[in-house]
Amino acid sequence: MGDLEKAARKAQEFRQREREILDAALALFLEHGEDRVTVEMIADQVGIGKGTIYKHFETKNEIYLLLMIRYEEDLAELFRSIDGEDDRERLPREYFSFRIQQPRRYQLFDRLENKVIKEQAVPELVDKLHTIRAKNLDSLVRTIEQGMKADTLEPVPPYYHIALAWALAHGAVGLMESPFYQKYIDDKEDFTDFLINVGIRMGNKGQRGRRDD
Amino acid sequence: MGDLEKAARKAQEFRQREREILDAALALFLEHGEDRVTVEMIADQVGIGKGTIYKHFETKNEIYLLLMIRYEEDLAELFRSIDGEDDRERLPREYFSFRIQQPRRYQLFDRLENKVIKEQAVPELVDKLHTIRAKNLDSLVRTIEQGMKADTLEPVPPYYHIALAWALAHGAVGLMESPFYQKYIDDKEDFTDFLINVGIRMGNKGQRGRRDD
Amino acid sequence: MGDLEKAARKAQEFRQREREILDAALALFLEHGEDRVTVEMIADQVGIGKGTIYKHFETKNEIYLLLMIRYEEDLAELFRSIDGEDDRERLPREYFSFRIQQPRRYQLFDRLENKVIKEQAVPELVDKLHTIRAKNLDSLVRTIEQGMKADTLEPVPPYYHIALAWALAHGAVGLMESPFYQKYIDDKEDFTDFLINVGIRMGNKGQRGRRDD
Amino acid sequence: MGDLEKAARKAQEFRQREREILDAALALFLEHGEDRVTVEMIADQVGIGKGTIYKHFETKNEIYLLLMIRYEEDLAELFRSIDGEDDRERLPREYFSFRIQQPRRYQLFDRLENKVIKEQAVPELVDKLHTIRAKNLDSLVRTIEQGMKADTLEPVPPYYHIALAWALAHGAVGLMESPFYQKYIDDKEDFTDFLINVGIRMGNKGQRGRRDD
DNA sequence: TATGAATGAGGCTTCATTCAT
DNA sequence: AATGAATGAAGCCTCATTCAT
Repeated sequence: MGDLEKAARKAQEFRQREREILDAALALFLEHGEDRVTVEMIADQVGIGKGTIYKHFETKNEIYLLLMIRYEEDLAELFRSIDGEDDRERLPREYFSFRIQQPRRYQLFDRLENKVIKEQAVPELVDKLHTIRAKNLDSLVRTIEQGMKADTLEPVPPYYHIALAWALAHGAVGLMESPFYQKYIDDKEDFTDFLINVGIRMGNKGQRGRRDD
Repeated sequence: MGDLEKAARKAQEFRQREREILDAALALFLEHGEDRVTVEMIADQVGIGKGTIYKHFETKNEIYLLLMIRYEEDLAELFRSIDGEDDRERLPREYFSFRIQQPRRYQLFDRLENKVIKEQAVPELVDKLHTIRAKNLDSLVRTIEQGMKADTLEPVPPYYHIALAWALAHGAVGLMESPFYQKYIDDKEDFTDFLINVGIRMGNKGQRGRRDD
Repeated sequence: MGDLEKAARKAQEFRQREREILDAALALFLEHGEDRVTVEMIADQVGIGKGTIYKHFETKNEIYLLLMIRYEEDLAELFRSIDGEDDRERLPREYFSFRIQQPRRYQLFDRLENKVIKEQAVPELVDKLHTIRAKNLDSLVRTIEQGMKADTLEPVPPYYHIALAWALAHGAVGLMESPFYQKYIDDKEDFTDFLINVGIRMGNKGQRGRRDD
Repeated sequence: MGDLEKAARKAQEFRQREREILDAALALFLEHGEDRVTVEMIADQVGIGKGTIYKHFETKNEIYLLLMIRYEEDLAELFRSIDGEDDRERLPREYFSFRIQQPRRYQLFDRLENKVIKEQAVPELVDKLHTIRAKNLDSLVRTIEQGMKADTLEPVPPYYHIALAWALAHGAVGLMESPFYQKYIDDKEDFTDFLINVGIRMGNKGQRGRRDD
């Protein structure tokens, strides 16, 4: 095996390790809350030394941000895969589903974002995150504008629709994770279904939000 | 002045100080995030010593919970003041407005609740909080059931409607506070109005969620 | 009632309160250990305010010392009441019994003395304590010297005998309070009896320490 | 040097540091009393940072217990080294000497044990301590039982003899450390000798406790 | 590159003592 | 004299980050 090959493999392994760390961190953050998870716990989970983590990431905050970026990139990937389809409802539906599917994860990211911005930490990565997100948003905006041209959506600024959906999604997540309200929801699946339907058609002209029709 | 009177005044002042501490704590939590606010900062803000705080509250967690309870009691007060009115839409509207009006506060409480429950701290107060909240919920449920009898609401379990509204409110809050999405909303007031309307009529039969009609 | 009488009664009540505080303090120290007992707890137990305690005693250390002095004075009282009797064994026996009877109390005082001396607190009271104790010791020494003249005790320095008895008493107390060794003693009374007998005759010439003869 | 060797050396050094911390802690506890010694003082004494202490021990209480266990293990070691010898008096004598030789240390441990048990701290280590001590006790019990078979000891339950010796040792320690009684003892060595002799023969049949015969 | 021991700033909490009423 | 609210020094412990090997 040549040196080049070796170096490539090494780089490969390094990337792989990075992914492992992020995966472990995410899992632990979700399970215990980011405040109760120490860098050492993450290292243990991956089976490496604490110092090694700092070979990959400068600070714990950077881990936070990379997780969030990864999430947003997955969303971008989803959008790319849908792009070009005819079904105009598909994109918002997928967006909505994606976000609502893993409530705790999104909730975590929301918390992290507020925290990281409050501390003004790692501004470059915050910028990167926002750039990706803006692109994703753009996809949505364009879809919505098409919907408005097709005269199926209320003629309000596009972001009203997005924001509405975002709000509902965000809220639905909060609801389903609320230790208190959880008790009141018997059939989670049915309720999720209900929410998604309302969410998607909420901004439609005419019979908005109607379910099962 | 009699001794009784004196004692009463002292008790009064003690209560007052308690309120001051909670107010200061809330203000600081909202401004810097609860993690960046130390007990000492709260004391400084009120202009008292660190130790004094602990004459009023056993732990920082207790401060968290008392703030949340206060909030929920304000809501209860609101419900009481409305009770007995004819306008069936009034209650949900007020609920929705109340929650959406002070986004950061609610968001803070949501974060705190998750944190406090995760740490299993001050369970008696958590119980108290949930009791009050359950009562508030009851008010809503009853109103909604009346709405369903009056055949203006979709015949799904009442909490579907509440949950929906909760979710939207929660989400709207998250949205309006999101450092990222904020940039996209030009006219906050108009948007809030839009959301509130959608929120209230979302679950209506027929022309749900329609605005200005 | 004249002013004098009133003043006298007041003084009387003041003394009484002082005694109450000391009693309460002792009880609490014995139950929870002096470190876990706050001045506030003592005040609550007596049913007075915390500040009042400081009208009677300058510091918590002073309370410690006054308790110890009271104890030593009780011992002096005991010696006085015996003085003049013929039975030469009576004094040591009473001394030994007195100390061994309330193990935890003595242990507490022992702990306190070390603590207070280490901190060099309230030296006047420490002196007072030692003066009283020296007097008590003197009573013992004289009794022992008489025993030696009567040729019933080993002719070693008198304090050897006292110290021996002290040591055994102290040790017996430690033993009976040791959470560990306690498990090994089935019949406490019988064992105490055994100890006391050994203690008294330990220094005798000839058949020393023999039991039941 | 191989990696294995390196790791071994590191582990070795880690152990060594642990010992250093315990030694420093013990020295400080003995000198100032455990309450006046802060974790930071221990760290300073060793010449390390405060946090490092917590890499080795979870709490200050754990340090207390490990010191006590170490002490008890030394005793066990002593017993092991004697085991099998013919001289039946050797074991109790060594036990007695061991305990009486370092009075302040034992006294410290006695205080610590009571404290730690009152706080119900680190129960696993308390158990471990008691297990070791029970084994040590067993050695003594067996020796004593042999003495009774040989008809040289009073036929009371074996633990009476142990307890007696324990009590005397404990008491002797308390005595020699008592800031008050200390003044009365001129020749410490002679007195210790006196005590040890009494201690060992105290329970003998016949001429018990006689010295130099 | 990987490691993990070491660091120390910083947080929460306790409680003896003071002092204005 | 009695009170108890207020104080703040001081202690224990956590953990992100550094750095020598």
